[in-house]
Amino acid sequence: MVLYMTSVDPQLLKELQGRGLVAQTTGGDALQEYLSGASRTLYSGFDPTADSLHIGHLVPLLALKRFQLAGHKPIALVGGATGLVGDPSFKAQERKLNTPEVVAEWTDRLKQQVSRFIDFECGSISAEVVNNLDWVGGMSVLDFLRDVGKHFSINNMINKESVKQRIDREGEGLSFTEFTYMLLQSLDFAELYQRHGCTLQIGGSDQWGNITSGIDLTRRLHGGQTFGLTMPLVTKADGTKFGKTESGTVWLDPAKTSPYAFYQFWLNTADADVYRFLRYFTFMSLAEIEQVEAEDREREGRPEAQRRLAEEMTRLVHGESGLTGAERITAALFEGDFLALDEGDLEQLKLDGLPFSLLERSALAGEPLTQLLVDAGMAAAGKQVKDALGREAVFINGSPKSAEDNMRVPECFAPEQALHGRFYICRLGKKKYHLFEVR
RNA sequence: GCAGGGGUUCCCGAGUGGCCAAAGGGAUCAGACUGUAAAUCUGACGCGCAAGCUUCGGAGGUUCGAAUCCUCCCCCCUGCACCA
Repeated sequence: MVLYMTSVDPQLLKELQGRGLVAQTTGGDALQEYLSGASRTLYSGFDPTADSLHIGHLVPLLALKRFQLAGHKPIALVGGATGLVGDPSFKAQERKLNTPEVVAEWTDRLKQQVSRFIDFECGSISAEVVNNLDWVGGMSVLDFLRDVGKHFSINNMINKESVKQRIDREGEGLSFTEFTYMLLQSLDFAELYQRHGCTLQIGGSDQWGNITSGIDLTRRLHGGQTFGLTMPLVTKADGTKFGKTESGTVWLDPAKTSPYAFYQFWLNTADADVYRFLRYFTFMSLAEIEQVEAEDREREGRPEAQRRLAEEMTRLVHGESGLTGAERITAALFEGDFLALDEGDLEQLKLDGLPFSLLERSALAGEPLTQLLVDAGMAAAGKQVKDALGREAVFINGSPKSAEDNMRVPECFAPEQALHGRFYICRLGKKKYHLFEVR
């Protein structure tokens, strides 16, 4: 019997702290004791504010996995209800509401995404995915106001740091709708406590206020003791926002951010951030990360850490095949001579997710190169391409193009210049590549 | 509803009749230097290859000429009132 008892890793909390993943906890030492005592159930919420999660969601998502690996049962809550309302925490302004249909669709997609990261087939600690619309959707306003609202003090709520700036700030307001968000999230915790015996909520540090109020509500409604743990929001040393590139958010959905782009994102991590990110995001042991760091210090020049980070993260999110593809493209473009690639290689790069466009030769004449590259997504505006042309920063199959070539697109894509009769690799600047096929 | 304040290009924020496609900062892109870093310097940064076109909450109006003045409307903020 005892053989099948799930054993928990008593070092979990220490490990998380060592990784810098703990911002705040409730209960102090009691939490450490609680987590090492037995297998517990915990949850983290993800609101459907888009049709995919992005890398900002990885910290709590992977934390669920870390807890599961340590012997606890994770629940991923997808906010079909809370997504309809919008969390005001630390948001500078009121957000526009999405329609119920849209939110419902996004909820389904997030459910699927989230499911890839946690294990559903491991006995008593198998993960679950729940939707808070299941219990909020059918609740009447009056029940909500009497049973939930009654336990909240406005005096208390308006003093929460998370909404303070919205209340204090000139020019921005806070609607009742968003103000109510905290009650919904608190109710989630209380419900999960009752339904699943969930006693710990984790989230980003912006969720502290929502989590603690959920703990209060659970105690008031059900008399249960629960805990909260928040993780730091990922910041960058240079102060710019984490998770954005020029083309926008880095999504987990390969259809929105290709594994190659995803790989490149991590590869471009600043030195000042990279070891911290290895600890935040990967499952490499702390000892191993330290070793990488030590070796990088010894070696002159380029650190190995970024490559490791990119490798680990791409494998984690896009699997072994996604990683292989990303590495193939990277090697072809940045390390090798892509002019020497054979036809099969080029076809493979296309499949691997190298940005690609198919052009008709007959349509080339008369169109400026600027327009062509903007359409291909290589630049946001023609001006940028023009600027690059003026600096000899645009290359097609290795040959530099100048401002005079702008209106000579057919010559730029001359048949005799093509690789294997139809391929052209265009480079803009040092990092942006695009594969064109002209037929 | 009343009174007062306000809505400027991705963000912050100057600009109160021509010199404004609109200062400055941030973000972003490109170049140099590098390691597909950082820092720094340089250039770009409404759209357009260009001629040119379109902007300053919206619609009208005054004027040779408006982001700037007038009218109406919409939205936000602050206070008061309303909450029988």
